[in-house]
Amino acid sequence: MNRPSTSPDRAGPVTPRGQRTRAKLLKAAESVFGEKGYERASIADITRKGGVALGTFYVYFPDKQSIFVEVVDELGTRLRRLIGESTAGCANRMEVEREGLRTFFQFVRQHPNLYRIVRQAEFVDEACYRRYYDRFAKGYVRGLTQAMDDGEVRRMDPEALAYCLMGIGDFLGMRWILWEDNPGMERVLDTAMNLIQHGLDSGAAPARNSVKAAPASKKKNTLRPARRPARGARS
Amino acid sequence: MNRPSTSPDRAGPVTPRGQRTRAKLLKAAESVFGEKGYERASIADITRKGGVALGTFYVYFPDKQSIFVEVVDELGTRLRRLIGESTAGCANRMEVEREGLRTFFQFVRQHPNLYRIVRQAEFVDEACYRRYYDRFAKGYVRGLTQAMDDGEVRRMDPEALAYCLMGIGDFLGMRWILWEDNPGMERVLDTAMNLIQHGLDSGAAPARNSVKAAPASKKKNTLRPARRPARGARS
Amino acid sequence: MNRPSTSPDRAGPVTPRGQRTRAKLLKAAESVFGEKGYERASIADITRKGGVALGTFYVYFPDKQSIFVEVVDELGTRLRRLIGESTAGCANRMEVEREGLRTFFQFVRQHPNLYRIVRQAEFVDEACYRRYYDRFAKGYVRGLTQAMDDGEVRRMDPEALAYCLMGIGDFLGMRWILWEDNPGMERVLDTAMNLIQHGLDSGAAPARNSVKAAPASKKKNTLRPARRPARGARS
Amino acid sequence: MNRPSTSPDRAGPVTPRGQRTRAKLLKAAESVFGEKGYERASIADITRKGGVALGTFYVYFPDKQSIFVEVVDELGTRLRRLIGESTAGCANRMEVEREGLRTFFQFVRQHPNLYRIVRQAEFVDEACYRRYYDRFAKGYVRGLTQAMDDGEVRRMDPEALAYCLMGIGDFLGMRWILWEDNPGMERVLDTAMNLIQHGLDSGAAPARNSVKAAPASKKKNTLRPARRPARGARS
DNA sequence: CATGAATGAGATTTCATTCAT
DNA sequence: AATGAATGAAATCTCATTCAT
Repeated sequence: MNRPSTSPDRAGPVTPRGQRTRAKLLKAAESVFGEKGYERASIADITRKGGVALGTFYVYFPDKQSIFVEVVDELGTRLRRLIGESTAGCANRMEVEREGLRTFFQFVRQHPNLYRIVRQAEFVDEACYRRYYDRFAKGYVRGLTQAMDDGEVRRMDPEALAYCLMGIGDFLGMRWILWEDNPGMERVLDTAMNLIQHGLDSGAAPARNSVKAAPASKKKNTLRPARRPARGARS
Repeated sequence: MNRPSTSPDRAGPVTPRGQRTRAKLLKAAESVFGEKGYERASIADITRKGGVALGTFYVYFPDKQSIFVEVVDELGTRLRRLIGESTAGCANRMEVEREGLRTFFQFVRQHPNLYRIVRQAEFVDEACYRRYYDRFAKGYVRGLTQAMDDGEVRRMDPEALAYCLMGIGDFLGMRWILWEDNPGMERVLDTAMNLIQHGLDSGAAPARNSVKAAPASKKKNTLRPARRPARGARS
Repeated sequence: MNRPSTSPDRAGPVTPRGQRTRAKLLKAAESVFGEKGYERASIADITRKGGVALGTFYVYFPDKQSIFVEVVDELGTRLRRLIGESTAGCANRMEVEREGLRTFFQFVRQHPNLYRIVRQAEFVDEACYRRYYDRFAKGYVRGLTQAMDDGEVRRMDPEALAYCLMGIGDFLGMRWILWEDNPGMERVLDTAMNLIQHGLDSGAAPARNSVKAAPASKKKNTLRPARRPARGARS
Repeated sequence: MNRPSTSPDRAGPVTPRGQRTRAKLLKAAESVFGEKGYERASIADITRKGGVALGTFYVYFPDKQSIFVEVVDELGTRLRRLIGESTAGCANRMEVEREGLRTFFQFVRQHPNLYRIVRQAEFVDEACYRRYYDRFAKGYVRGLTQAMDDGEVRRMDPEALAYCLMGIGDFLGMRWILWEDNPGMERVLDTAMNLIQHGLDSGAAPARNSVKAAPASKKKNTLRPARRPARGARS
């Protein structure tokens, strides 16, 4: 049912005009897939919204699945980059978590299509679907492992933890942004962070750079952001 | 796009023969929807698998959406009942959490279609989709509120907590049962419980195992504290 | 490009109504394929001419190729049967040849689609195409071998001879029936028989039952017609 | 359905570069038409194989049909020329026949596309299709008439004979070269010549190798060509 | 000459649903 | 209750051809 999901049409368009058309299609596809779902979205919907002729679609993508996969991959990349940037300056893991969640929620608010698109991926191209989460998980694992090494987070299976944290973010975003976007979100985020903080915190050593104005633990504080800015990034 | 999702045709067949046919269709539908997804599943697929003629379908269901909604509702009901039963005898909230997760994972293992079906609901009948999680959440809220009242769990927004816990279960089940079912699951469950326990535990009073403030029931009660090295974690 | 050409939809229609519809489609297909050629003929053309809805086609045939193959096979069978019948009573091989040619020409005159259909088969389903000629060849080989055994025809490779004779018939039919159907056909047939007769005739023994009132060669003469009435049949 | 098939754009490219491009397209077209058939072959296939851009096609040919017709005409011309050359030195009609067949078979072996292309012509441009055979027939008629005049071949309708002989060649080539190219071909050719020889031979006079009943002059070969080089030519 | 993007008509195929039996 | 034939709207995909550069 699922093709191996290769990138479509090696070597995209050559002329700038072609580049533009392709981009128009991708943008249109994102919104159409989000609104109608993969199956109910037709190529005609996409080209109509993109303002090009039906046949033009096939100049750039071999089929509906291809453009969908590309949309998903691109969404994931964008989101991961965003979270990476927003957490780059965080002083400790808990801040990374909170900031990451916050950025994620904001992204969802701006892209309500995200959920509908990603969830459809499960049925369109399983590999693409897994890839989406796997890449996030990799970022988490990296960051969490580091935090464990630093003694900031208790030793646990980092990948399991990653999926727990993704699950939390995912479900909260669904319930409080998609279903009922309201200002109460802040309280929900607090609850989540309360859970996460207690759930992760090693409680042993005062985390350097901790919220409680831990004495600037030299290097880590100053070096890490520079050396490993994407430490908390989920990409 | 989605119909209001009223309970369909609640008259139901009268004769036992009719009952049987209807059940055959529901069972077939569950597996077909799980395997091919809602859109790609055809009524013909369902009747074929059910061993009845195409036209027979419309004797029992007014349309494709109806049977799907019924399948989802029924799956949810079954799962909730199962979890309810399996956690009925638990001594405290943490045990409920662990037992609930375990039961859920087992159910997923036995019904790999669960995810694919429930996730499709988002696109077929949004109300049905929310209902599925809402009902779970209600149960959680009830239990968590009780546990907070008992001082067993820190005070937090119980609904937010509910969605966090569902998210954790959902993502772990997806990753370690759907994607890669293996014996390592036990370790994952431990990690999750580690997170949850520290995340929820009030750390204050020894949890009593019954609403009725039952006296510390030996092992369970007495053991946990010992196993809680981070008991003094910053709150 | 070519599928193995299996018969479509095992177990055709059950009801007589279905039988009729299927037959209507086959008949329509024969004429449409003949008129427009396989590629230019559309399913819609066929159903339109058959007087049924477009979708009905797919109740009986999985695709265009299937119905085409069935048309070809059926045409071949009909023609072979006809030739078999018309040559059943022939007194000797030469008569069989002449009678066979005559019947073939007449068939072509009544089914000008034959050529266009069979020739298309080469591109639609090679196996079906070969099968068409192979079956004819088998009949020829049987008859010619017998005639050689009888001493009526010189010893030669019977299959090669079969294809020579088919080629002669095919090309004459094309040139003098398809391209320019005229009464001069009789003269052409004479020329062909002149060639064939001299080309085959053993010249040695007077063929039994020969045109020249050869003396009744006992058994063969009397028995064969009775025992093997389809001796000259090409099926 | 078919256009009158006029020779297309007989201006032709002027620059040598253009000449080359045009030739590349024709060559590519021959193989593409042969492999995929006219309808399934796309202009893009042709330009791709030819190594030029899609638009370039329309610089040299007004449409798909034109290039196809040109391919067919060119194939016919090449083949006729080849046969003409190979039979130029033949001592008598039978030798011409044998040599012609042999050359034809060899050509088919080297151009397995020939059949597929020529047969498609029937559906693309009927005139072109007939022209292909008519031109061959003309050559035959000339040669056969001469042979009849010479008393070498019995008096028969020469055009009918021509089509018989073409049919023989066509079917043998199809069966023993296209379908199953094997060394047994020689035996098949013998059978065919056996048939043809007896079928044509006047049986009266020993065929003299020259029109003028010249006494068996060994090298007649060398003379005749000069005088009537196209005698055996089918063009 | 050459290019490659753009077009849109048209073909095949699927399938939920209806209906007569 | 059950059947299975019939329907036709809709979707995907192809491709000859045009056109601006």
